Amino acid sequence: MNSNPSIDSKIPKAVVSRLSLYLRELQQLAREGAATVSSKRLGDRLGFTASQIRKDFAYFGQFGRPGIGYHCEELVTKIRSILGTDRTWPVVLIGCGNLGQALLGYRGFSPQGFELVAAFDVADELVGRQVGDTEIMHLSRLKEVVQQKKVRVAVLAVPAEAVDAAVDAIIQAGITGILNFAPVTLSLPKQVGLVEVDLARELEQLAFTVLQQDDG
Amino acid sequence: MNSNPSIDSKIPKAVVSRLSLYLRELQQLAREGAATVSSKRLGDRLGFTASQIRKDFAYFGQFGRPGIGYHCEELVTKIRSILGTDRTWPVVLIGCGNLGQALLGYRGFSPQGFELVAAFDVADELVGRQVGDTEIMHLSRLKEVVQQKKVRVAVLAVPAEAVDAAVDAIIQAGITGILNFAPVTLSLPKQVGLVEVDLARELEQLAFTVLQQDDG
DNA sequence: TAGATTGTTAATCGATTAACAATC
DNA sequence: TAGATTGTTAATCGATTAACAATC
Repeated sequence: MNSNPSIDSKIPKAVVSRLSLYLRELQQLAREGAATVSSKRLGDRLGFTASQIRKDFAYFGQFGRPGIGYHCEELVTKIRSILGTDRTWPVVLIGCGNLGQALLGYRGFSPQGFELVAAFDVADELVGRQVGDTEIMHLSRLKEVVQQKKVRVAVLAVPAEAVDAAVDAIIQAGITGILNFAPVTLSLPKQVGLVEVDLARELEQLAFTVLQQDDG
Repeated sequence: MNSNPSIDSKIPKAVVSRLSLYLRELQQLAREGAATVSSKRLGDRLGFTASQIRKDFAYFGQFGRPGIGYHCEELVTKIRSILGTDRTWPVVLIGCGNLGQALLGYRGFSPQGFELVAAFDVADELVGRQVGDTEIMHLSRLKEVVQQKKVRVAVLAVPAEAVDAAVDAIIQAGITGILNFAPVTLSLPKQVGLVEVDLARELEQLAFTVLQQDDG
């Protein structure tokens, strides 16, 4: 139906979330020297059915060859282009408390092409301080920096009570995507994308799982 | 059907994951002075339907009163008891590199009752070092510490190539739940619970979302 | 050619939403 | 009592799996 082989209009969220997993495993397979892989083998390694993998890939076009399978490198390139990780993303950090400073020290962002270009806070005792090779700036300078460095993505790591002010500044600055670590329900204009990471919530899930293990 | 008001045998994973959200919002409502809340109001605040909320709560018994709604404090207590966050969980950290040290510095675990009691690594240059108020120990001492402090939960923050050795040690030590930050597919004996946090994956999801915003 | 494996349609499964009698 | 809201069953929706003709 869609003659243009690029992105199909409506990809289920569940599919996109599996794409990252496929990418990781295909890169691993390529490193192991595999030129191609079947949906069966990829599925076995990830714990998915072969059907699901073929269905997911079919959203993006026809990549496999019957009798052969999928070419690993080709698929890696394709998935990276779909996800947008084939380019560099300048990122700003909002909130330099405990978690924020932890994230500043964490260098796991760069491999995916995300580069922390500036960090912001409102606390007098933090503004001006140097953390790693980033200087903490006052939040009032956000818009200026975002425009100058063409930043589209913000990592939000402020405490719950600072969320509203931070979100206002983020929207004013023209940011279009937020990775939110703050444990609150954000309401955003629909043109701003949102991905949530809630460590407290993950820990709660784990506690529940362990209780089930031990007495369930 | 289940006369025992405790946990029903099979709760869908999706329901458990929403429980954390309900908990957070109910605590907020309680702070705002609300004695009770209806499924409609709670749903509006979280972006869920009233039906879904009533269905979810029904897994755990009958809590609401027709015409009145749910008692906030009572439900908070109940959810915390279901999730297991009404007690203290001693936790060990495995892997004290970039991310591990970031997590050591992060004090957001304790509010949920999780207490980091020890940290482990295998690198000579890390073992013996003090980070915050935790001393890094060699991984070979894991079992001893786990047994002595009755630890059931481990946070795994090692690089991909160190995962196998770490998982072996974790299982040997008798740990029953892992919060995994390592970007690999773990295969664990089924008596060990697993919750995954993959920051690279979250960033990929965000990149995709932003691309869709801007050109979709 | 025979065997393997795709892309896709149909069947199944599970989760969400709507509806409504019961009840505070 | 009348209005609000629950708990639960039935209807709907979406996502996963199975099946199979097409094709390398």
